[in-house]
Formats: sequence, C-alpha cells, structure tokens
Amino acid sequence: MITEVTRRDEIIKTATKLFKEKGYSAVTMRDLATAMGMKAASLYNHINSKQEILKAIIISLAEEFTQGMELIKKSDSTTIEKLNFIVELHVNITTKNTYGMASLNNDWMHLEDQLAYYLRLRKNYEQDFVDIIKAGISSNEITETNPEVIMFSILSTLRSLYLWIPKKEQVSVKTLAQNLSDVLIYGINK
Amino acid sequence: MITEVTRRDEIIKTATKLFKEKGYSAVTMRDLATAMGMKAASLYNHINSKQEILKAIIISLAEEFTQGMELIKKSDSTTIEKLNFIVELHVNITTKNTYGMASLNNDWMHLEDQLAYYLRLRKNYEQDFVDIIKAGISSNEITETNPEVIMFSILSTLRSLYLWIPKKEQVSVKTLAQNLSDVLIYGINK
DNA sequence: AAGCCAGACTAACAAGTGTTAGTTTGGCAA
DNA sequence: TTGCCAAACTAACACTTGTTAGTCTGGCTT
Repeated sequence: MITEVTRRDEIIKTATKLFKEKGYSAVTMRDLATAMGMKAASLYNHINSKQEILKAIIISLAEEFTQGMELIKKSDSTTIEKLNFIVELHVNITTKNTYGMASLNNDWMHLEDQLAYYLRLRKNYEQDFVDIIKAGISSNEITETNPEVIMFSILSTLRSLYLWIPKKEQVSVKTLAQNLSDVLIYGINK
Repeated sequence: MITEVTRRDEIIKTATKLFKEKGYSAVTMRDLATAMGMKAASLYNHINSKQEILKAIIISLAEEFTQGMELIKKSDSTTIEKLNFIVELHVNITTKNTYGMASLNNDWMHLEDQLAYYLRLRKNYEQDFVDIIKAGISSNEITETNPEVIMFSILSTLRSLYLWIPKKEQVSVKTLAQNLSDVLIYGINK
C-alpha cells in the first residue's frame, strides 16, 4: 500500500517552513492559509488546531532522536564510535527536515499538553549522551574534562546544524558528518 | 556622575527575561506590565513601542560583540590566542546578560528598521572569525579542515552558552572559558 | 443520472493585540 | 503651602487572533 501524501501533510510541511522563518507565535493561521493558497477556515477541514501542528512537528522529531540514541546506546562500540554515530544521527535527521529542527529548538516551549513529555525525552537524551562520555573518560578514551562541558559543546553544534546545512550546497551527508566528527573529537589544533 | 537606573531600564530588563522564556512575539505588553506591577498603558510613559524594546536589547549586544572582535582582530596574537579571546568574549558577554542572548539568537528576525543593520554586523563578525581561522591554517597552527565547518562548530557552541551558563552554579568565568577553549581547540580525544 | 462528500468557501464570534488620549496622584522644589 | 511633574491610572480605539458554523461546488461512485 502506497502511503499517500494527504492535504494535512502539506499543511504541516508548509507550517514547518513558516515556523522556521518567524517562529510559531508570529505565524498566524491566515499566514499559513495564504501560503497554502486557501482561506484560514479551510485549514480546519484537515487539522484541529494550530497547537496540533506544532505537536506534529516537534514530537515526531524528538522521538526520532530518542530511537536513534536507543540504538547507539545498546550498540557494541567504542565511545569514539558512538560519538560518531551521534553526529551522523543529527546530520541525517537535520538533512531530512531542516525546517522542523528550528521548531524543535526554538518553539518547544509553546507545546502545551505535550510539554512535559517533550522535556522528559530531552532530559533522557542528554543523560544518555553524558553517560556515553563518562564511560569514555573511565575507559581512558576521552580527556578528563568536565563531561557536561563536553556534552554541551558537542550538542550545541549538532543542534545548530539546521541553521547551517541549508547554506552548504550539496555537501554529502557522509562527508559533512566526518568533518564534524573530526573537529568535535580531535579539535583543530595542529 | 552616577548613571542612575531609570524606570526604562527596569522595563527593558524585565522584558529581556520574558522574551527569553517565551520569545518576543509571545510576550504581550500586558504580560510585561503585569511583571512590572503596572498597567500596559503605563509602560508608554517610558518606552515608545514594543519594537523599541527589542531593538534596545539586541543592537547593544551585537555592537558589543563587534567591538570585541575589532580589538581581537587588531591584537598582535597567535591564532590560538585570538580564538581564546573570542571564547572569553562570548563567556563574558553571556555571563553579564544571559537573557539578552536569547533574544539575540532567536528574535533578531523581528527587528524591523534595524534588521539590515543587525545582519550587517553579524555577517562582518562571521567574516572576521573565518579570516582568523584561515590565517591559522596558513600559518600551520590549525588543521586543514574546512574553515567554515570550524567556524560554525565553534560559534554554535558559543552562541548556545546562554542556555547553559545559568545551570552552572557559579563556575568562574575564567575556568569556564579555559575549559571551553580546551575542548573546542584541542578536542576530547586522549 | 443521481447522489455523495472532500474540500473549498463566506461570515462571524469572542478574546486578545499594540497603542493613544486624557486624567489622577503623591512627593519634591520653590 | 503651592505648584510642578514623573509616573501611575481608566477607558477606549482599531485591528488581529484562533476558531466555529453553515454553505457551495465539482468530480467520482453507483
């Protein structure tokens, strides 16, 4: 069975783009309708609320990250390998959905019912990340710097990828991930 | 002459805090008034518009970064030293004004008259940054990775500091800057 | 040919938006 | 004591917001 692209999907996709440019709060249902070539009221034949659109964008992305981290956590790899996988995970997801990453980063606080759930996912993700780094320090793979500083430093870069990937015209995902891993893990000192 | 803290300053300070939590668009003048313990109309005895508040927050910060970069650029230092200075510049400014950094990062697109000016400052800053890295590659101080990747990677971390500095309870600015420089320049590989 | 119905429309709502005009008040300078 | 004025207030404005109700239309199924 071919999964068809519904009108709802198109609305969410268009909204994602608008949300990236101005943020969730600054985009009105009339803005969204105009971008879709219809009137605001017509949107409600396909979606139930503005809030529902935000939820559809953010929660699916957050779950994708959680699933990826779950696999990496369980994998039988060295710490450095796991960090490489994390970089690839971010590059992959961000490449597929650049716009959505903007909402994930900047508009999560406007989730209402789903806010607590989102925060739980995010907290778990960061905990898993820092655990990997701590294991790497114990096993002598990684320098003895504060693990939170390391995690924050790497994650900040990965979370900002959405701002930057669109500007790089067609660098292969593999190459970009490799370059990034090198810089993040081995530094830039010669 | 002692520079007094005006009511206007207090309003801007309060707004900065609210903007960080919900973003510029989601904060109403009535929200701001409530936080100040007054009615919305009273705000206009001190400020001319909501827009003006955003401008006051963002432009002064952007100019502070530009001035800092100007000094670093002209300084007679090695590339590594200059990068250290840049890290310190970000840690210093972010420590002094954590909330404002959120607006600088997330609400700049809601600047109206000043948008072009802001974009010019930002573009120049990034150009100066990438030039420093290129000089370091030429002088053999820095690995031959794509300079834009290096710049993006470091700057992403520095721009995200505002999310993270409040959580570190009273780590000294010097220590944090040193830790960060180490991770960003020398990597985490042992 | 008949009828269904997805998906658009118009019209309207109640609430919330930034902002203005004009008024009141309480404490300091004269 | 009087007069001033910064800084608060109330009331209102014109417009925008998300959303609902009800209607129309054109193409597919029967």
